[in-house]
Amino acid sequence: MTYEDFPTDEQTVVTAGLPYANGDLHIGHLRSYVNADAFTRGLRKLGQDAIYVSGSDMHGTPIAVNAAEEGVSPEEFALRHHEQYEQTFPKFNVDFDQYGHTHDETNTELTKEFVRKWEENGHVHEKEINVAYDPEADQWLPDRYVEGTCPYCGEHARGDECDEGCQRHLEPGEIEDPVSTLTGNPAEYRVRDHKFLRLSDVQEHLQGFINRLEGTSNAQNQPREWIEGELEDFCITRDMDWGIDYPGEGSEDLVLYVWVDAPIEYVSTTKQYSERTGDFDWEPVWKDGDGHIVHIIGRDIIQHHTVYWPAMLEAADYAEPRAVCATGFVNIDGKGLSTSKNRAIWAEEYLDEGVHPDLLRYYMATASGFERDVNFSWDRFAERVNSELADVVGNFVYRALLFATRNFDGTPDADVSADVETEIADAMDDYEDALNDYDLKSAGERAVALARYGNEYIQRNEPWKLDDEEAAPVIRDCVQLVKAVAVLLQPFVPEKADEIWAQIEEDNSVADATIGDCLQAPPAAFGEPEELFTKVEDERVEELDEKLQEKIEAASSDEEESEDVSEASETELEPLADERVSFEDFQALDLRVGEIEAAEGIEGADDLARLEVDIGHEVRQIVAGIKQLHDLDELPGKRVVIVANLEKAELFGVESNGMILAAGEDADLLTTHEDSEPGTKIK
RNA sequence: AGCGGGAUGGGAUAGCCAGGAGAUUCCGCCGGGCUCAUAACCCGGAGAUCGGUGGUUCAAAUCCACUUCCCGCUACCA
Repeated sequence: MTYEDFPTDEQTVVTAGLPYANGDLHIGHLRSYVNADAFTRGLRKLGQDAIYVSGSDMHGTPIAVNAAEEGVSPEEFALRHHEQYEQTFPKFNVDFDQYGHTHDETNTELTKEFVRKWEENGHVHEKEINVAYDPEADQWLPDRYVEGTCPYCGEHARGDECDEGCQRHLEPGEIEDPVSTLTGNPAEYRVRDHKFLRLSDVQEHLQGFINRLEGTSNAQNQPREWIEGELEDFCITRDMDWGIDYPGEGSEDLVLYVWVDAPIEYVSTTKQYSERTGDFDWEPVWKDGDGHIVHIIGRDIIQHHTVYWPAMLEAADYAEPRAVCATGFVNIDGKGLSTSKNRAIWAEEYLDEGVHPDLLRYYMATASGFERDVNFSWDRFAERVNSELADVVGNFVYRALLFATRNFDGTPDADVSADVETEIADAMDDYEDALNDYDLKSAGERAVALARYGNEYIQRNEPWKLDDEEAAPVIRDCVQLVKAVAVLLQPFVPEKADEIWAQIEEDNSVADATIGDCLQAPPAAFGEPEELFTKVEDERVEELDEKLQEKIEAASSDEEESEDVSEASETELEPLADERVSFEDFQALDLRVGEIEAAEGIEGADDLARLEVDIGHEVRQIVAGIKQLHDLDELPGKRVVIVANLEKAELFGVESNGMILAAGEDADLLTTHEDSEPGTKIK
């Protein structure tokens, strides 16, 4: 494309999406951080000067809400998670060159600088908007402090996002029928001045940017719809205490929206790294475009990194990212990961099981394409790491080095054959190409393929049948292959690569080796190796899987129990309506006895079922929200009461022609006492 | 229905953007070899008309149109 291939002479900063300091890390998070870490290490293997930075995302409404629930300050709450993240990442060999958090001084100052620059450049304007206000709590209600109805699709939604319906980002003031989440009372809208970044100012830039952007195709395609269309202004302030104060007069009671200061942390950590080490220039990279910026994120925050963030950068005269790589999600046993249902493997849990972190790293980087969802099951995990890492890599390294030490006390004195040299050189080329395509799977598998070649090679030459003089060149080749495998595999399994490096008694760190070292001679003398990988045995897999299933079941029964409790306490009867209707009004309802003939769930809907109901004159199709509440197979034959003249509606694309009457939250279906025929009028 | 993603030998996965030889690799299966090595490794074999239909093309898993089916979207989950 428009960019020079890696390695380049300029410096590169790789970032991972900021973890939100609001909960524990699980393997879903780990996928991003491991991949970004491996990618950075991979770039270094090519000889690229690259650093890897990220930080904890400390601000925002959810943290304020959750901290309040716990009765601690938001800062204390967020810092606690931040510290936990800092401790956890190294355990997975995720080594940030700099890891900060958005509440520190560097980020606070730099964020204010961004805003001042936007103002200077004339991209900020003030606009009166409606902000939800809780009169009882005497408080503004930003984002998730308010819930209501989505103006676009009519679903129940949170203040900042239509989470249950159309998934749109909602600007303040958009949500209808606002209700305070603090008190449960209806909120009122009050007019309030807020600051907006005018995205339309940089629309043209964004349109060019998206065409220059490298990375995964989902990141390149998903935002097109927005960027090509009319860009709405981005509200950058909130009525809250927790956050970075808006710099400027008359706005002291406003803080910046969390998505303003969060991505700026990428710059802040780069700056901190530069200042701490003195061997990186953050300004040329971030301000002048004299360098490369690669963002690695989860696919849920593509919009922020391909629309808002590049707009923020451009509006402040900063450089644009070279690439955005968005990973797919991680599924557990084929189903979506869910923290609330405890369908998750937590980082701590994995470590407690004593399975080597490098195994997870390899699996996460190579189990599927970067932007594809990856399915995690212990079964699949074990199959892959056992056969590829233990059987192919581990076995080759061990047999080759053992042979070398037993017969030659190290690397035999011989030249590397042309065949092996070519094979290694090919692997180096493929590896470089893969990384330039942001294709970690190919890069990782290429390293394993080299070990597989080693197994073929040793098998084909059968050095055990040769005398030492004849075997020497063969083993020389094998040791070279071992060294090359260690170098190429290091970004994926850094600790294990260290072990190989130690086994062949190399002096320098394998982390500092580049792919060029694949063809450099290994030390002449080294001692007997040890087995590199321990397999995850079948019994262990069963055990791990059982634990996981039990955990998920326990969580779902807990949930049911707690739901039961909450429902029990809510069984207060609704108050009787005061207003009376006339007999005529009542007569306007055409109520009929019906008999259900067929019932089936509507695909894609959680609660809706499609019913066919015989009402004497005809069979009606009626949609009812009872999928969860009744066994659909048992409904045919049941007699029900329906409203026959209700206006038609379309739900999930299915027409509903009438309404089934049911009592209460459990949808207890109304029926007749005797056996009136279908179609009988009810009066 | 909307948004996003998918459909490739028994299972899993690559290739699709930049159409072209035998469609990749892993697991499993069948047969053989080796015994230096973690019951591992190596060789050979069976097994896919690449969801369907139509189109473009000398040529389509790959491009276009239509279509069927599947998955995620009650969580702050990357």
